[in-house]
Amino acid sequence: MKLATWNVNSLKVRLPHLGDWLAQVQPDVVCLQELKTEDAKFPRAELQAAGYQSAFSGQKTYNGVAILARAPLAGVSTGIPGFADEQKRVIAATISDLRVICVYCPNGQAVGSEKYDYKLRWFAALRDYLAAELARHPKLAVAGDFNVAPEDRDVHDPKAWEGQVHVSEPERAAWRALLGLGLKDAFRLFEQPEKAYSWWDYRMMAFRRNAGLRIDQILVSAELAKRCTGCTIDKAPRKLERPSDHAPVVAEFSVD
DNA sequence: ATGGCTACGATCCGTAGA
Repeated sequence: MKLATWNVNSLKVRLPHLGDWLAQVQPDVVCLQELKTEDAKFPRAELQAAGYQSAFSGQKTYNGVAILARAPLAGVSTGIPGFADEQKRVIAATISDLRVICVYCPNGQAVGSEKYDYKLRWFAALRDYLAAELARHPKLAVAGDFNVAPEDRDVHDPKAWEGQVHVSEPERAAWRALLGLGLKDAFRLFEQPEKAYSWWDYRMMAFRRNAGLRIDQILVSAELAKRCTGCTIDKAPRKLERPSDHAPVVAEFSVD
């Protein structure tokens, strides 16, 4: 079973890339972020033709999340219960006995800004939500764009980034609090190449210089971690014409 | 040197991303 996450940075623009990638990689479940699309314009029929059911929560211009799956999606819920938010950043669904939560965590803009405070409050609400979901669903995955590079090895130039948004200590503590619930970072369950990143700035030829951050992750419950057989970042779509600035992350699981 | 792309929705620039 293959589960993937990809911040597509506009589903409308990236739909051709997504279609090709689904056909090539054949993931069973895909979490998408930054759809930047209203629900009325979600390409449900095109994805169905590609073999995927979809659950989505979108809005115009900003944010927007979706879960695609080859098998039926049940128990769909959107947002974080009890956390009032206009921004469409969370969607959850159950596929067979697997609970999948797709997240587009806030960017935070700059340390000390209003958006940074919102990011930290949002992470605290996410933690409480995940604690409740974990109690109900032993096989749980949280996949998405966390907008946090958890350790210095997830940052191309830790000195230049020191104290900045995405790596600041309060953000990293908020991210680690999710691991404190018993979740594991699937990528770090395995030997990985040095300098492995999932996002590269469009500017300054950052991708060519591999000047990136690893901010897209798949967190798995203990039950799921036992069954995880690999986790990789697929840089191929980032090399295409007009790419998303994020690469997909793919985790594989043995099914029983 | 604080820019540099890209997407969007509004117009031909401002906001946001990370």
